[in-house]
Amino acid sequence: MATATSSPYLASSRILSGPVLHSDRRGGGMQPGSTAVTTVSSGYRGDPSVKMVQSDFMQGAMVASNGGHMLSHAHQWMTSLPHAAAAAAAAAVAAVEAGSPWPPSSQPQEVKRNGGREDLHSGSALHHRSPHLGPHQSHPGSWGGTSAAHISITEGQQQQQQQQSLIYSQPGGFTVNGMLSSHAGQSLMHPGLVRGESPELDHGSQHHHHHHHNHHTHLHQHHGVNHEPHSDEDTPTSDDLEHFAKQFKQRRIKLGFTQADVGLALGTLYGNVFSQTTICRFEALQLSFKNMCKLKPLLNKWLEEADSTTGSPTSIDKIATQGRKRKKRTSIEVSVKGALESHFLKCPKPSAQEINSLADTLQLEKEVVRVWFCNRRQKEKRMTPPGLPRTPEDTYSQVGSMGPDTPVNRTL
DNA sequence: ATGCATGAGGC
DNA sequence: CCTCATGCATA
Repeated sequence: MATATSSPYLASSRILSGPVLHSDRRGGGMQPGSTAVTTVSSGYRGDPSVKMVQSDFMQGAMVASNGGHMLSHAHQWMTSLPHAAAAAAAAAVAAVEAGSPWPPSSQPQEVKRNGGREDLHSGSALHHRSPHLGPHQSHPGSWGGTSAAHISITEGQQQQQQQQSLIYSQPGGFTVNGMLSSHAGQSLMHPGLVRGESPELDHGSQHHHHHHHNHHTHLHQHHGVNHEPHSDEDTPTSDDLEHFAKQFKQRRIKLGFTQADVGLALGTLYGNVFSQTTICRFEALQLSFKNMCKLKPLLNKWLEEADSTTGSPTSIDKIATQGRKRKKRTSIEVSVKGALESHFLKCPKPSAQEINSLADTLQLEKEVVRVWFCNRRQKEKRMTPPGLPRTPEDTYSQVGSMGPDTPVNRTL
């Protein structure tokens, strides 16, 4: 590749500076012989010796990321029952309340925005559909169970909740450009991987005991204010989210929009742009409960718009996405990943010291290791259970105006 | 669709 | 340094 990366770190504030200097964070430079291959050797750190040498440290443990048999088996997320999807809808409400990763009616999730309307509709800003059709992409995202599960977040969790990321209203910079960036055509799916993990984060205790079969049969009665299960007003339940996500995807596809299109449209409509990644994760329910709740109203609005404005010409704008150059994605070898996973099972929250050791052993930058753990923990908190055996059927219940040959393609 | 990364907000 | 929300780059 042409390493035209002259400026490794393009900070909006330092683009002017000729010499690009990147302050090394911990001074812990990487040594030649890292197991991780930083795709680019432009010089994120100083010496990106791209070489993958010996990587035989302790990874012998388990290289199986999925077929593995992690001891602790899951429990969380849901116990999918072979029931018709629609069936459980009702029961779910109660069930879910019993115990779900994300409290359907607890947790101070402030999905609320300002009381007024922050979404200034610049006229009817909607985007036009993509010039092509044939979007087929799907994923086993269904976390299938309507019957809930109970996950015991048995931790003294010092979980701090914070909510940031508010709406950054765009100063009406509307650049009318037609989006025709839809591309569709990915045909890569990983087989249904079934892996169990132990979400029992016992930050501190090394021994993990997985005995989480506590059925919290406590029902949280909602205050006098009743909330419709399908109102965008109140906090949706996990089931609502699941259903919505499913529907959303279905509609989106039917309308011929790609996930990226939606993300952009949201930006033009509300000033909040989202990437394909986020839309994807939303559809796959791979976001935190809170995050899902926050996005639902927005996506719902888009749906309405897209629906009503069926094929109306519109302008979409692209906000200036000033970019900061990223450190090239480090690709960690499978063996190393295995080793990391092993450690993660033992200790999800290693101390700085531990991280250092690991980094040293695996010959990875400390930062990389640290980040790996952070990401790992986040993953653990997501909704979508890792590779849930989704039922081929039930994936889509309502097909609106589709012919017999419903192009409902999932899994591809 | 996902892996690694960045950053804001908190302790 | 962590958590959380997000996304570029990738496989």
